[in-house]
Amino acid sequence: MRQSFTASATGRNPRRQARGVRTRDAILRKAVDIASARGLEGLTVGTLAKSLGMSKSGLFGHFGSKEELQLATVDAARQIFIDLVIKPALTAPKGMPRLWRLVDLWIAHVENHVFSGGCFFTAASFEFDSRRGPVRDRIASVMREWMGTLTRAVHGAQKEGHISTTVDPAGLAQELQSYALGAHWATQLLEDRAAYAGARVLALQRLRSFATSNSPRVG
Amino acid sequence: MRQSFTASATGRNPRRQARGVRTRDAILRKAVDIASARGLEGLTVGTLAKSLGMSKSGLFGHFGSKEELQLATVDAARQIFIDLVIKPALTAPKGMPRLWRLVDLWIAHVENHVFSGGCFFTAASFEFDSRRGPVRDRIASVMREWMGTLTRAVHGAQKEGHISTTVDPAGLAQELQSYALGAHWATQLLEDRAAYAGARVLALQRLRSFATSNSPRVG
DNA sequence: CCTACCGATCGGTAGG
DNA sequence: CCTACCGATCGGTAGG
Repeated sequence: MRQSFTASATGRNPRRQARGVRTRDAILRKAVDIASARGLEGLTVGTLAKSLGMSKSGLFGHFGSKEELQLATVDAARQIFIDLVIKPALTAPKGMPRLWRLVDLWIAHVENHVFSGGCFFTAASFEFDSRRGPVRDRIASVMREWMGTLTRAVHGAQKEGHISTTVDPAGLAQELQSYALGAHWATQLLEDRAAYAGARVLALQRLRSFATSNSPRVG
Repeated sequence: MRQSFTASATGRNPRRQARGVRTRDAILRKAVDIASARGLEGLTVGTLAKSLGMSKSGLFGHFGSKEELQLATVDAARQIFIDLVIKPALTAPKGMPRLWRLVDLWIAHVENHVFSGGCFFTAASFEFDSRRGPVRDRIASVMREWMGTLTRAVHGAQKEGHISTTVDPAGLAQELQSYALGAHWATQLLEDRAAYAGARVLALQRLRSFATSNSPRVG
């Protein structure tokens, strides 16, 4: 039976396990960064190993296949997105402020160059949108999770009485997501320096146009 | 000096030249299709040659390098976009109808599966937005050309008195582009079957909200 | 975690 | 347009 270094490290030696996990985490942090710029196919075992000063096979042992490396990279990127966007947004008050925070932090984490290639999931989405298989399915699943979070935030703003109940939550979520995607595209490809600011203004205008008189002012 | 088959065919034999050009066109039509699904890096000389029943080097002679093949593929995709989106939209009356036709046909050409991977330029945009070099520059140039066309269409609708002069043309163009990008994303990755219809409804709502009482009704 | 491999494929070339 | 190559790199394995 195949045994990766990490898998065998789940045994009795906690110090060795800790080191294995730390190495794996370091590999994946680098992997997300490379994949954000070069794509999940452009992320090769050889270049990843060299950039970490490891041997190819030493790195390979943590994953067992290229596909498993890609899946682990998607999971690592998801965790970073949760830590940098979702969790901080949950500290904002329920309703309109929290919804706006989600959009604002989505844009901010790309703007602040958390990864050298911009947004990992935007790149991965368009790279795998015509493929089949577990990697595409994992990316789509994380993005459905994200759209669900955005949609629930719209619904939450309605429950707080901040947004008109005539608004379709999934529709507004898709609209907000489109502004962020469009701004990412215009910034990264066209080098339009006003695109993120423009997307924020547009999103705020739209949110305010749906706001009730009860809603706190955001932005 | 390097001489490609096509280059040498620019000589005195028109029949040979015609055949060379036809072969090249057939190669590029296939290349755009493959690149729309697998990316411009995933487009390899070997797979492209095999899918056309040619030898690698027979195909290679038309271009001289992978980069030249990629550049020619971008140019071929641009011509298809002009033929399927820009030219038909110019048959619509100036002003609001023509602006709406541009957005509608952009969405339609993806919806109608002109290419197996959806929109070539959307895929190419996100694949190359973190790279440098002539291929990225060519993609960005075509997309700036497209945004210029959209922006001029907004401006034209203002000149016809169909859209309020308080609207920023480049801003509205970016907004419309975002709806199309977002719909492409939701359709191709999330398999959201309502996304294109939703983008059309949203774009129409926004256009009507900026419309003067002079404007013909579109959609 | 390493060295030392494997077959397949990559972009590209020589020579016809 | 072809066959027959080239070195480099791909994902992956054997054995320690």
